[in-house]
Amino acid sequence: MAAARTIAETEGWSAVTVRRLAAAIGYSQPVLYQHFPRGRPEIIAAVARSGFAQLEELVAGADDPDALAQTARAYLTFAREHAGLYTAMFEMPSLNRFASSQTPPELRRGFDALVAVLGRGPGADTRAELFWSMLHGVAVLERDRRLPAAQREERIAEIARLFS
Amino acid sequence: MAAARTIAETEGWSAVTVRRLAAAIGYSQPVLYQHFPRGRPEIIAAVARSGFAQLEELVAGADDPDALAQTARAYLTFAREHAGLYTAMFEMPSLNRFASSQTPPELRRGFDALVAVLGRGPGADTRAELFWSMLHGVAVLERDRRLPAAQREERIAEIARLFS
DNA sequence: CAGACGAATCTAGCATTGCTAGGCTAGGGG
DNA sequence: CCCCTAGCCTAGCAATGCTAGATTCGTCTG
Repeated sequence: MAAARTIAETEGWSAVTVRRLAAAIGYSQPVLYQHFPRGRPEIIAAVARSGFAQLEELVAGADDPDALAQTARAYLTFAREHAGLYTAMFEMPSLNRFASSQTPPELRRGFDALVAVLGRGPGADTRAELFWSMLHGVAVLERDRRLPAAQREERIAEIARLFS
Repeated sequence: MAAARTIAETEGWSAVTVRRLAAAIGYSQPVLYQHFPRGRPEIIAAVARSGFAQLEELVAGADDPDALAQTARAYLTFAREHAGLYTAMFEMPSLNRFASSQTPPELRRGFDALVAVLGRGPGADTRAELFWSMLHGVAVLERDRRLPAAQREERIAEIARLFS
């Protein structure tokens, strides 16, 4: 998993081949299939889950006066500095299933942390979902240079204003 | 391009192989490489561009009293009903480059249409960017069942409220 | 202590992928 | 009548994900 993360971060997921991984860890390919019987997709899914766990810690760690801006900044920085990992979490055909009984707990806890930041009250869940959607949208559009990098802080401030 | 769209919409982009496309149009593979010298990625990029053009029309066509909700609903419906196309536009390693001198005009015009919906004034560009980011985030999180489908209309109303 | 067993690993190969080199055929110009 | 170009195809290459079968080695049994 560490090897997959490293290669994906530097050369993209298309460079994460089973042969490459096997060479990186000093074993032959079949060994990978004993630890991950479903093959490459399962490896990617495992990396994605570790990413959700890491992101959850990050989001949960923001309890400031202006928690909204703090959280938004942390989220976007995470997505930018771990672009390959973030891709695996949100944009790879993955084995991770959501809204199902088999949804791994890592995937739920991150959202719960967001709800906590936004506070309770009526419609709090919808607002938390939209806050998350906003952050995700900004993260990927910034990555693809569809949003100008210069106004990053301005965007964060506006997001906090919208949701405050 | 039509064949690629059809196959992608029904079986996903991984089923869109060059051999499959060649068979679908009744020609051999090399013919495809004469029309799209860069191969499969160029075909996907072309499909994506046509998607941007289609999305632009849709967004530009909303001039109601509550244009915000109207636009949001149109955008999300488009993303849902053309999931394969939307994937090509936003989540495929593509040849389309943004924020560059070679950015195809289709990619810019859609954003301009969004700006028009949100109105002018100071900070209008940032607000339009965030509106777009919000819609994109909701679109992909809904697709992955990370957001409950039942509250779709509730979400749209809340988005319109946030940006009004 | 000999032999059997099971876990761990490897070599070698399959089918499929994107892509390309080279050859074939038809139709118009010298 | 010959040649050239445009258009197309057959055949093949390297790389991919994955797997069947063989090999090695330590441990447990009789």
